[in-house]
Amino acid sequence: MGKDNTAPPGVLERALWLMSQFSMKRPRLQLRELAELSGLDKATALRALRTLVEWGYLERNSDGSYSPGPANLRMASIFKATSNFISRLEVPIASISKQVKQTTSFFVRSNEERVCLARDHAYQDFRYFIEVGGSVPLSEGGAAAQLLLAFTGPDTERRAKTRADGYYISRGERNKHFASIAVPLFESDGTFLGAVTITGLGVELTDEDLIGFTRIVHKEVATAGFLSGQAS
Amino acid sequence: MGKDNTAPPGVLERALWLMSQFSMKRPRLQLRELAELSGLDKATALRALRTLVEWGYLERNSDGSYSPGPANLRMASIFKATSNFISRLEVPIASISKQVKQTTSFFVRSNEERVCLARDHAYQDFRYFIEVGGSVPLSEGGAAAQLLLAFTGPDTERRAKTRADGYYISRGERNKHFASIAVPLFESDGTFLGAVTITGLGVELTDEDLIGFTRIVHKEVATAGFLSGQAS
DNA sequence: CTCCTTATTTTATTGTATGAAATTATTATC
DNA sequence: GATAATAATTTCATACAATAAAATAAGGAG
Repeated sequence: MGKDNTAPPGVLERALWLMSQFSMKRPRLQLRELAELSGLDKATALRALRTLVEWGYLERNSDGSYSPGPANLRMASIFKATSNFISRLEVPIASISKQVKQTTSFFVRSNEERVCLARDHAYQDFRYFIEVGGSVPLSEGGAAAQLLLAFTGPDTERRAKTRADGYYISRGERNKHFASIAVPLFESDGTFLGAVTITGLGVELTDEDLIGFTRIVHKEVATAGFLSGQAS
Repeated sequence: MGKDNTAPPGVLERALWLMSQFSMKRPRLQLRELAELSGLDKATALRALRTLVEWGYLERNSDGSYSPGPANLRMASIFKATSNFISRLEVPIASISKQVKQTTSFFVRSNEERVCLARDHAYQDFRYFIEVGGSVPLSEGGAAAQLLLAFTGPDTERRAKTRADGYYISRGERNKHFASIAVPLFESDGTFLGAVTITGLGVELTDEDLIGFTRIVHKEVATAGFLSGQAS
């Protein structure tokens, strides 16, 4: 579970690598930490950080530490406005969540994290879930992470099975009390997009319940022109 | 007016320069356009775009064009969670907006754009305004843009006056029917942060009304430990 | 004031970024 | 279906920007 300390070559990749060191849990990092985490030389990191700050992708805090800057908001805003799937998925996600009476989300992989692009909390209002835009390292597991890895990670026997099943069920993997099922979502041409995940209280949901939900997912995403289930 | 076609040196800056070509109005750009807009060689742009896509900051659309990617959402989400001013400003902004019965916003400069970091629509619900995260080129003017330029741009006589006044009023500058006043916001140590802007219908608001609002702004932002008004 | 940590600058050296040209893919036109 | 036209991608010798080690400066703690 150790961080991969091998920095990529080239300034650009190194700068993005530096950005990837920030997370909800570590939103503020100082030069020393960034250099350590990334495995980059202090001077090298400093130069990249400076330009990132200059362009607003990071900002320098009064205590000298760095954290994400407002330029990300600008880009995220454009992303939300253009991303074909965010808009196309909103209706199906809401509809699924209403029918299964559980929280439904959509995750994509962004490097070593899963990012939540859409979510409908159904009638429940757990403050437990991460919000749209929130991200969690894939290494922390959970149904969505396993499914994303099955389709985008190096192949293993288990992952082949997940792809063949067309779903992945997790119980208490990330949180003791919850159970989730993750189903792959494909563009109509078969390209893999991400994971649709339904999450609820473990005690209320049997595996059969969860597997039953997949039919609803298939049906609803189809209305927006997506495919889900087994890889073609 | 005309785009500054001069690309900066260095891969990182050039990549960020490419990112800055995207906007709400031009959310999808193809290689050719990006190369033209940025003044970069096609091959050079292509290399940068590839790594940006690889890291999720851009994505490639089915038609081959590029647009902002999900990684921006991840970073924006961390930004929102840590940005000291977003959380500290929420209460004052809401309170101002309630008292003046007009839409109140907070903008920062991010390169050649102004980005909206907070906004309260008061009781009105104009769909007219850009939303939080939305951005507009500074060149398009408006009270917020003029104020941001007065504090962060090259000095002119007019901008010196704006700084001395501690506000900038615009009427119909960006939209015929609206009038706005922008007031600078400073950290308690005097560092400039951005522009607090109050906007309403021009016919309903005299300059005296707008200037009167500044007292309310001063008072409210002070409760959160900020300064506003003339530069110290 | 002194010691320790972290940030920044400097510089000779290394290595990656560059862009013009050639190639391939894609799309439009006849 | 062939041809032209536009856009995307690859190649490669050269130039220029990135590198990292060391030295210096700045900031805190005791």
